Amino acid sequence: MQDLNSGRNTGLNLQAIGVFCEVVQQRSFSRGAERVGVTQSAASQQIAHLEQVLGFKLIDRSYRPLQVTDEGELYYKGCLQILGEHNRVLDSISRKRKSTSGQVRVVSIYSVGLHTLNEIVRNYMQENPGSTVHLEYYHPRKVYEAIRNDEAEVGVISYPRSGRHIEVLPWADEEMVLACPPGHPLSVSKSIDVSKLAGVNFVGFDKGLTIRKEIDKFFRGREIGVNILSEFDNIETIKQALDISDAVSILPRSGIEREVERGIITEVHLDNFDLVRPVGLIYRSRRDLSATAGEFMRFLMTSGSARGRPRV
Amino acid sequence: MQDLNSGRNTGLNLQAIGVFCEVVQQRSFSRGAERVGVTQSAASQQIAHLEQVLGFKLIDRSYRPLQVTDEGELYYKGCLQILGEHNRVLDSISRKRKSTSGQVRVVSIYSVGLHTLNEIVRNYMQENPGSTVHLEYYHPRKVYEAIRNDEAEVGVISYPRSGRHIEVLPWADEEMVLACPPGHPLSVSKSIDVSKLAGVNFVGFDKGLTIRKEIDKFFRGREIGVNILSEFDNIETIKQALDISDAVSILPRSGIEREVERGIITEVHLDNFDLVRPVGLIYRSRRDLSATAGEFMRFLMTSGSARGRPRV
DNA sequence: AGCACTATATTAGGTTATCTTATATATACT
DNA sequence: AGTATATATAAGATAACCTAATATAGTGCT
Repeated sequence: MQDLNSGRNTGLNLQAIGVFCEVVQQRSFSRGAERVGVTQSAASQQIAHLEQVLGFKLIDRSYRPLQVTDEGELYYKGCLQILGEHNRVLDSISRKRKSTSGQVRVVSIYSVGLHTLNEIVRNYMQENPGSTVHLEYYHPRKVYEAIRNDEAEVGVISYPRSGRHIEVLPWADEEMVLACPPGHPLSVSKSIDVSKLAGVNFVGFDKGLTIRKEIDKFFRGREIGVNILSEFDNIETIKQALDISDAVSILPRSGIEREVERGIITEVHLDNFDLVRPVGLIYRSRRDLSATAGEFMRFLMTSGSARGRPRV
Repeated sequence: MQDLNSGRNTGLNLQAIGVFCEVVQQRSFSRGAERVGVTQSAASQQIAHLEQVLGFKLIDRSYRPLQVTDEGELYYKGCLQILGEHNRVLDSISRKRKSTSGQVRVVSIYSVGLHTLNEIVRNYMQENPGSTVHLEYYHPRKVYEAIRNDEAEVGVISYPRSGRHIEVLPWADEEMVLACPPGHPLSVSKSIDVSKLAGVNFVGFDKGLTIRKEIDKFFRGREIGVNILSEFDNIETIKQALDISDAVSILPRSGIEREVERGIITEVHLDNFDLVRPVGLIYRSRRDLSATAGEFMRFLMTSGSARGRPRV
């Protein structure tokens, strides 16, 4: 069965090339070998093999000290280039790894991010001056994509789904409340029963979003019908739409905190409404997270407890 | 005895790097492996080994088609450079070998070269239009040096000595004749006996040259004393000195042909003088002569027969 | 979710490469 | 020539590496 293994790797390896270069520099097999940390014998064999593969003599051994042939000289110069290039590449890679090791790239959906994440990031960066956090806000689909494509280490998303390459860490369940423009009939009391929403003008999330599906399902279960005026894919726009169309919406409580404080939106608690919006962190499975990324995720988990209902 | 062999070559070899590049290009282990002519298994192992040695993942196998990591991408680019450089070097070497393969560099001592070699070289180049012959004239010591240092393939030298790195091919034995300026007393007859030289004014070769030693030895043996006026290391100068100092010399016959024709020097045969000047070709032992160099040497050997007494 | 299809990893067995040590040979120096 | 040093070669052991066969993992489809 000699045939089957005949294509054996008889190739040039970088160590052999390194030995050759060292031998050329030292003008000596023994010294060159020693410097590279092999025996003289090994060096002799390596270079002999090199010559055999290349098809020409590199070194004329019939001189002391040895004499490098013309071909050997040319090859030597080329090998220096090659080894240098290789080191340069390894260097640039390790430098890149080092430089990015203090970074976390975080992508979040609009609705979570805008309200809380900025602050958390600020706190984190104050506590860890060596680390930097990049934070960007995307459409949910884009968030998954960014994680899958390694454009970010951590994703923050509602109704997180684990997938083939994506792991989920539940973060918080956000309370959902009724958001009304000031002066809206429903905003007179601090809390009302969900059933009161029947027939009301409503601004909702886009049909494609899970949060919308969940709310729809809830309404269907209670046989409550609302009059959906318009649909948007992010909270910011919905909040503005409330004012304009004199409609209400169901939004995560933390998402309207600032507007409530300023009196732009009135928050009404919904009795018998047990829907929450689960928010989770997603990250690529099997990816060796940088130290900073791991730390930031731990930080997020503890900070998360402060808002909504902690999950883990 | 695991320790002793622990420094085993576990280095990167160019084939593995080639496999990696091909796999990256094809975005597939199987296709990449096939293109390089190994099994998919081998490619898988090669790249795994590469990653282990380098210390970072090159390829994310949890995607179909596979995804090259950031590090892998960088490394890939570097490897392309490296492989390209290596090919370029091999290319330039083989081109150089090819371009010089049609060349012979010949070095000769003055005394032989000036008279005959130029013509031989001209003939050779006419017969072999593809080949070029570089011809240079040096001091004997320099001729050996040039051959030893690979600055020339063929050396033409009198009294050739083989040495550690030098092989000899006897070429011709040159007849030695008495050279007189026209009108010199000894030039009246076509030939005279050597003994007639006793006490004559003589221009000789430098003491360091073998030809001088040989002539001295001959004279000592016959108890002939000549009056040496001056010494030179080459025939041309001796020829001029004859005229100036009205002295005679013993020179290779072929070295004064032209001057005899022109009547500048008179040639007298020496009876009972059996000294010849052996001329040989020298070349580096163990050096794989180019085809042209070999051919030219064969050409020289046959041309050599035309002059003096052929030796081989 | 499960199934079929394909791609990659792993295992096992056998061959080759390549290391080491010990020894022989070649080169240089005096 | 003789000695000292440098390189090649030999022999033996082991790691490396390949192939073939098999297991496992990923994708896309119903």
